[in-house]
Amino acid sequence: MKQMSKRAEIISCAARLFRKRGFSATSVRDIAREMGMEASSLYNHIKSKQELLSSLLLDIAHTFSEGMESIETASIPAYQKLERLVALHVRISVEKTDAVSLVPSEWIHLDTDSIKQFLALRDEYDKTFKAILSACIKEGSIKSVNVDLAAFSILSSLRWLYSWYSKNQNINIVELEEEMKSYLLKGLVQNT
Amino acid sequence: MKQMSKRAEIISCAARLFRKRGFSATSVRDIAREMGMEASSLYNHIKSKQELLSSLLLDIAHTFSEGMESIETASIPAYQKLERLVALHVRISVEKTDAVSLVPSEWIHLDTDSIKQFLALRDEYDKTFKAILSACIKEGSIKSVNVDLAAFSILSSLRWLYSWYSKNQNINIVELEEEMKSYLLKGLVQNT
DNA sequence: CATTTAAACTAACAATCGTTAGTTTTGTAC
DNA sequence: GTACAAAACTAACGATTGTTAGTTTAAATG
Repeated sequence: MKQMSKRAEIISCAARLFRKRGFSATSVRDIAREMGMEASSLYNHIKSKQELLSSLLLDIAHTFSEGMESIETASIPAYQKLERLVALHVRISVEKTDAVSLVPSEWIHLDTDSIKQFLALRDEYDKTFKAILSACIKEGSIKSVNVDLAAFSILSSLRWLYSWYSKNQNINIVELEEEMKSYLLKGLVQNT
Repeated sequence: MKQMSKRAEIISCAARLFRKRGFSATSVRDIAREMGMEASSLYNHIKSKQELLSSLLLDIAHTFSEGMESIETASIPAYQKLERLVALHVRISVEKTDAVSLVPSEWIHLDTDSIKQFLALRDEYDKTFKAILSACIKEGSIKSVNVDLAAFSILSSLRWLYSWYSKNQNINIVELEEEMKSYLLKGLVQNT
């Protein structure tokens, strides 16, 4: 929290409030109060309330995309890519909890331009995820499943992980990773 | 949609709009326009905008709770209860898609009283879910996992299922059930 | 037809919204 | 100390918010 530009402070403050009350129910005056200044003073540092949201969501989307790209291009078996993806979500969820919390629902409040950029990044991410799943099937490391639905199911769990972490910050991160890999990939039933 | 009281029509109309734009970004005038009447006319049928949300969320929460109770009290192995829970989520997600979509995020906009009721139902649901998972471990049908995290992971997937269904309404419901059971319970990896 | 009730309407309210304009204060460089 | 820029302030704008009051229309009952 130290050595943070005032603009960055405002953005991270907005993230916290957007998460707590939602974008639409958070007023510029709410953010200003939390920052200890008048609402109009915020505009010396930001362009608009919309910009706060798009900055947060596009930044976190790029973070995920970059992580995905470095995994995708690695020279490792596809199944190991799946494991690294779980680790990626755990790491980002822990490091940028507030911003991650906005991903599932708050993107609908982006303006037209930002929504296009955001969904483009998200679609690309999903597409690559499915490609990795398909590669796993091809290499024989996972069952021959409905790739679309399996990807959706796994990503649903991973995208909500931030909320689990918020209530259980005492958990060991490596342990969290290992257990998520176990549930999502290996399943629950006993291997007889 | 036929034989629906005007009040019920308004509530289901509100559900659609709340889902599309979020509760806070949906105005009473938006709902009125969709209903083909003036905003003030709505108040002949409803008490407040808040009531629309709490009615939707408490109703869907009760639907889940009732389903859970009938599963919990059934005289069947715990593992079969898990399978029935997946089926329950699939069925409700298909039948009440709009209302289900409000469950993950929009409950934060409930008033103090409703929020207490909603979270009480939700907590009870989670608790029973975990108890069934524990019973599965005891009967030896699943691995000895971290029950809290496993329950969280599975429920995350199930709670987002409505969104998959919305984009893939052509899918066979029984098939959807079977595949979700497969991913969530049996996992992806090949059993060697 | 007359009466009553339910449900629509118009008009307006106080509050709050995001944002802008114009001014004053604060901090830095010469 | 003067000059300049950054960042705070006060005040206000037009628009929109949920809701209420009072009135008119429509439908149902006798």
